[in-house]
Amino acid sequence: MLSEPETEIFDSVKEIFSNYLGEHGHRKTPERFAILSEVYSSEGHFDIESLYVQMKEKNYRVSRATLYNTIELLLDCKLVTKHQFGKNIAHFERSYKYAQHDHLICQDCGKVYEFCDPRIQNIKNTVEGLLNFKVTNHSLNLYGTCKDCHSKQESTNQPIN
Amino acid sequence: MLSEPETEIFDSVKEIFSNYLGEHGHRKTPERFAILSEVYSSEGHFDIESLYVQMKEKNYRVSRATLYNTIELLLDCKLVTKHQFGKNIAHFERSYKYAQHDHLICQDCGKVYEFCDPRIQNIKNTVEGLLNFKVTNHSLNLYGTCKDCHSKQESTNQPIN
DNA sequence: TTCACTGCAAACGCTTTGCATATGG
DNA sequence: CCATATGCAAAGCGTTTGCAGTGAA
Repeated sequence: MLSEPETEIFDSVKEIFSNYLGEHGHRKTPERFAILSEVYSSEGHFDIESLYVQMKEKNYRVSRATLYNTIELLLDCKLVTKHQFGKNIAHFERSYKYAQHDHLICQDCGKVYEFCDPRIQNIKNTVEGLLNFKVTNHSLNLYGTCKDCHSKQESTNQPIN
Repeated sequence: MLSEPETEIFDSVKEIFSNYLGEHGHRKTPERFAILSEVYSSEGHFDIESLYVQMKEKNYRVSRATLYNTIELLLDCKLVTKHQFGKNIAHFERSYKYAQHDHLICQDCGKVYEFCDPRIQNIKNTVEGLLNFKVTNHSLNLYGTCKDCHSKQESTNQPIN
């Protein structure tokens, strides 16, 4: 069962998506809203394949093609953001009412952490002025070893992965 | 013909690579040095396919498998860095005596610009302390519209790409 | 001599595309 | 109605792997 704020959020994103589809002449199909719902049913990162499996397990009849297509729409209306964490696989994340943040990727266990630092905004502003470049978005990933893997390495020296 | 500083640089990286191979029990094959030479023959970004084509055009007998294998070694000994600019294709860049920098990617024309900002180091330091995470490297990409495309859009509103 | 390295081609995994069918407007 | 969206399967494309032959040590 969804908690109150979650329902509230879902109502909002549904409306945003609905408006977006209307304004851009896209059809409001049940599949698109089912995918939006699935994306907003949990908080973490996901990739297309896991979303596909997740929906199949719930007996949704959905195809990968539609997932890719719909994610593209969700990216366009800013309800989802896309990340590449160094591998050739796209990761996605719901972004409505989710504070702007960046990522720490542990190269031993693959876990992804989040952090915020206002100084990134200063960097963007400086670069915009300096190079006359209009910055629309950014991606900052820090790679290294998280505290869990750091302590494990001290005893076993075995990467987990 | 190579200019003086270029030759100097190539002598240095050849030695670094040679030492690295020796210390790690890897063989010093002519292919590996040919690839290193090719990588250090120009300054910009490249991907595996263009490196392959470039070497084929010079009548090197080289395979993609060896390119991937050798790039892995060059990454390991820090003579090359790897980037993902939002697409599912890896970009590489020689990194010896090349100042640490980050990238601006124009989403209209695909051009990649470079910039430096010392504040990124401060962010890394803060996050390391805050989350007890050992940061080994980072990737900061700013996406947007470069000045060339910005002015072109004003007249034609046509993305180039 | 030996075994890591090579080239080649096939396999792999994520993503895109083609096409017949279904359906929102 | 019919243009857009869908599911499915095949194709694309960057990357990885398997294997027989090669050559560095």
